[in-house]
Amino acid sequence: MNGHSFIEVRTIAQKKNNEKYEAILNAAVKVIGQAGYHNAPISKIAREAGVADGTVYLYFKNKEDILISILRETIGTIVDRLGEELQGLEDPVACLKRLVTVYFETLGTNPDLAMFTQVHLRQSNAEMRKQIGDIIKPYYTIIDEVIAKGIEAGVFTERLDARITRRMIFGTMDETITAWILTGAKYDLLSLIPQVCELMIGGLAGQIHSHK
Amino acid sequence: MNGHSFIEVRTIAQKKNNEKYEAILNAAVKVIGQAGYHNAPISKIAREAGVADGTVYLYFKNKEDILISILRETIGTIVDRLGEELQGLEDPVACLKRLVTVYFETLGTNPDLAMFTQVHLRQSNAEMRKQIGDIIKPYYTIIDEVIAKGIEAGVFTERLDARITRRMIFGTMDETITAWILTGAKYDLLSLIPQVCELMIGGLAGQIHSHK
Amino acid sequence: MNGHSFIEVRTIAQKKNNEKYEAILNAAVKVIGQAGYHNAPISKIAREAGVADGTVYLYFKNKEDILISILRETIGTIVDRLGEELQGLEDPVACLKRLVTVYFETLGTNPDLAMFTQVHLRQSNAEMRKQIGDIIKPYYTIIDEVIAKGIEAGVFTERLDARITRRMIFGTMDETITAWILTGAKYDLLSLIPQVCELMIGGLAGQIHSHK
Amino acid sequence: MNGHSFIEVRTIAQKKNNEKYEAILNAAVKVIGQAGYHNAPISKIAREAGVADGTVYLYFKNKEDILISILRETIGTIVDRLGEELQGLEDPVACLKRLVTVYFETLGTNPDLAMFTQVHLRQSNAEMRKQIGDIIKPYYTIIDEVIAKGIEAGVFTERLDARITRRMIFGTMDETITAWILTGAKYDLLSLIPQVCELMIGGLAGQIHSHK
DNA sequence: AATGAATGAGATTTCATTCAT
DNA sequence: GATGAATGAAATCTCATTCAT
Repeated sequence: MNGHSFIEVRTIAQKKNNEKYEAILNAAVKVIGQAGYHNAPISKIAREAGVADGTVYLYFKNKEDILISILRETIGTIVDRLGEELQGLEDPVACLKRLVTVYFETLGTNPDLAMFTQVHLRQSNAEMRKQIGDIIKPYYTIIDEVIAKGIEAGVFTERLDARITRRMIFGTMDETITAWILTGAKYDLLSLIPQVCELMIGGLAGQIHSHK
Repeated sequence: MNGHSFIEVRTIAQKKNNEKYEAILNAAVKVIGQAGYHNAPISKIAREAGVADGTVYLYFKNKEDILISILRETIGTIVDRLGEELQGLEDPVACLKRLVTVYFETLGTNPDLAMFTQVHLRQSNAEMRKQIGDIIKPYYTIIDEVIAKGIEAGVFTERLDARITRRMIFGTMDETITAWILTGAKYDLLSLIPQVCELMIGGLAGQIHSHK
Repeated sequence: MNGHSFIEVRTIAQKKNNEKYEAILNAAVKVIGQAGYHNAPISKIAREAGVADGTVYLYFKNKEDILISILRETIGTIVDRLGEELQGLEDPVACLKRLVTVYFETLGTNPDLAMFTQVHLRQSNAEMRKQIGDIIKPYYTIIDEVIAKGIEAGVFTERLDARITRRMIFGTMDETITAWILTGAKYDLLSLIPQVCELMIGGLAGQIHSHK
Repeated sequence: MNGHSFIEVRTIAQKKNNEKYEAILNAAVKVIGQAGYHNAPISKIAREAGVADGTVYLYFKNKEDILISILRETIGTIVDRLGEELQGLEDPVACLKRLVTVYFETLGTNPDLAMFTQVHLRQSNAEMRKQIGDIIKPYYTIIDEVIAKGIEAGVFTERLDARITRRMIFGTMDETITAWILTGAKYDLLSLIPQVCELMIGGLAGQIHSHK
C-alpha cells in the first residue's frame, strides 16, 4: 500500500511505514468494533496487536488518536478510491452509484470496521467531533460535486439545496449500514445498492429515470 | 421485602408520577446533553436535579437505565402525538409531513434533548442497543404504516422495499437533525421541513407530486 | 485542636472538623516522611490512614494538595504559637529565642514531620513552590518583625538588611534541623537552641550580649 | 567481556575524558535545572546532549548516577578552587570571604546549576542522600578548617561549636542562594557577599571586626 | 561504541454504586 | 424515602532501562 523509498529510513516519525502501526490500528478496529470504545482498554488492544502497552504510545498520542487515525485511514481509502473511480465518469446517476458502492464495499466487507464507524466512533467528545468533521469533509465534498454535476446535467432537479441533499444521501447510506450491522450483518449489504440508489433518485414517488 | 399496605405499594411505573423522577430525567437530559454521557457523573445529575446521589438509585436501576428512560419518554411522546395527529389523516404526503414535523419539533425545540438523542445516546453497549431497538420499534411501525398507506394510495411507488424506505426516511431526518445540532443549532430546524419532505418524495430527480 | 460549634454540621466542605481528614494528613506525614514523596503512593497513605484510596480524594484535590495541606497546618501551628508567645515580649533576644524554640520544638518532637518539611517537601514543581512560598510568608513576616524590633531597640545593628538577615536566621535553623534529621535524630535538637541563638546574635566573632 | 587491548581499556574514570560524558552532564544540568528531576526524562536529556537514549547508560549507571555525578563535579570544582585560593591565606575573615565568594560565583553565574543544586537535587532517596553526604564532606572539611583557623587566630570566639557553626555558615549561604534562584535570579548574587559575610561574622549584634 | 524501539511495571485519579443513618 | 460518605475496581499514560542491531 505504501511505496518505500530505496533507502529504508525508519523512524517512528514515519509511522505509516511501520508494520506495528498497522497492527495496532487493525487490533483497535477489531477490539473496539466488538467491545466498544469504553470497553476496549489499551491493554486489550495492545495484546491483540502483539505489542506491549507502552508501544501503543510510540505510535499514537493517546487513545483518542487511535480512533481518529482509524477514521482518517478509512475515509482516506474511500476518498482515494472515489477520486480514481469518478475520474472521467460523466453520468451523475452512475457517479451516485459508485459513491454508494465504494462506501458499502468498504464497510460491508469488514463488519468490525462498520461497527466501529457506525456505532463506536460516535462515542466522542466535542473536540474529537471537530476533528472527525474535518476528516470527513473531503468525502462530503465529493458528494456535493456529484450533486452539482447531476443538477448541471439536468438529471437532478435544480430545486435541490446542496446541504439538505447531501444529508439525505449520507443519512440514507449511514442508516442502511447501521441497520445492517446492528442486525448482525446477516445479509449481503451490497445487494441493496440498486434499491438504495433508486430510492435516492426517484424518491418515494418513484419517478422513472433512465441509465444511459 | 416487608408487608406493604395496598395504598403504599409503588411500582416503578408509578414512580413516574413522582416529581423527583421527572426532575432527575430533566437534569440528565441537560447534563448529558451538554457534557456527554461519560462526562456526566451521577453526582452531577443529582446535583442538577436537587437530590442526593443515592436518591437517583431509588428511581433508576443504574446509569444506563436513565439513558434508556429518557429515550422511552421521548419516543413515547412522539409516538403518542403521531398516534393522535395521523388519526383520520388520509393523504400519505400529509402523513409524511406530520411524521417529519413531529420529530423535528420535538428535538428542534430542545437542543439538549437533540444532543442527547443524536450524539450521546449512541454511547451504548450491545445490551443497551437491544433495548433502544425495542423502544424505537413503535416509531418504526408508524413510519412503515405511512409508507404502506402511500403505496396503497398509489402515491408512493409500489417498487419500494419497506425496510430500505424506512431507513431512507429515518436516515434523512436523523442526519438532518444531527448536522443541525452539531453546527450549533443556529438556524431554524423547522424551516427545513418542506424541502426535506420534497426530497424524500421526489428524490434527486425531483418528480412533481401533487398535494390534494 | 478545633472548637466545634454546638450544632455539629459535617459536610466534606468542613473537612477540618473531620477525623478522616486528620487521619489522612497524619498518615501522609508518616508515609511520606519515611518513604519520600515519590515512594509514597496514595494507596500506601490510604492504607496507613485506614481508608480507601478514593476517600483520599474526598478530602484532597490531588496528591500535591496533601503536601501543601501538611505544610499549611504545620506553618499554621507555628505561626499561631508564635503569635501568642511573642505577644508582649519586648526583649528582641528573647523573641529570637522563642522563634527558634517554637520551630525546633515543632519539628524536633516529630521526626517524620521534620523529614517531611526538611527533605521531602523540597520535591516540588514550580507551581507548588509558589504555593509553598505563600504559605511560609506569614512566618517570614514574624521573623522580619523580630529583626525590626531588635534594630529599633538598638540590640541588633542597624546595618542589617532585613532580607539577608532573615535568610541567615532561617537558613541556620533550617540547616541545623536538616543535619539533625539526616543524621538520624540521635541527639536532642532542643539542647542546641542556646548555642544556635548565641551564634546568630554574636556571629562568628562572638560579641558578648546581655539578656535582660 | 572480551579481550581488551591495553590502549583501548576504558574505565569509568577515564570516561570523564570523553566529550559525550560532558555533553550528557551539561544537558542534564540544563534540562533538570529547568524542568525538574521528575520532568526530565532520560530521553529529553539525551536529545539535549545529542546522543541516543541508550548511550546515556554507557556513561552512567542510572538516572540517579547522573544526579550524583553533577554534584560530584560541582563540589569537586569548588573544592579544587578553594584548595588553591585558600593556600597561604592567613586571615580567617579573608578565608571566609573566599569561601562564600567561590560558592556564590559557581552557582551565581549558572542559574541552571543553581536550580539543580538548590532545588532539584533535594529529590533524593535515603541511599542517594548518603552519597550526597559523602561528596559534600570535603567541602564541609574546608569550612571546618576555616573556622578552626579563625578560633586559633582569636578572631572567632572560642565558644563556637564547630558543627553548629558550620551549619550556620552553610545554611546562610544555602538559603541566600535558594532565595535568589527561586525569585528568578533577577539581582546580582555576588553583590550580596559583603553583607552576608559581615552578618556571619558580626551576627545580629553586629560587632565591629577589622580586616587586616 | 552507539542506537532507539520496545518493554511493562506502576501511579494517579474517577466514578458508579452501596448502605448505615 | 432520602441522604451522601465511603468504597475500590479499573484505566490511561509515563518513563527508566534493556538489548538486538
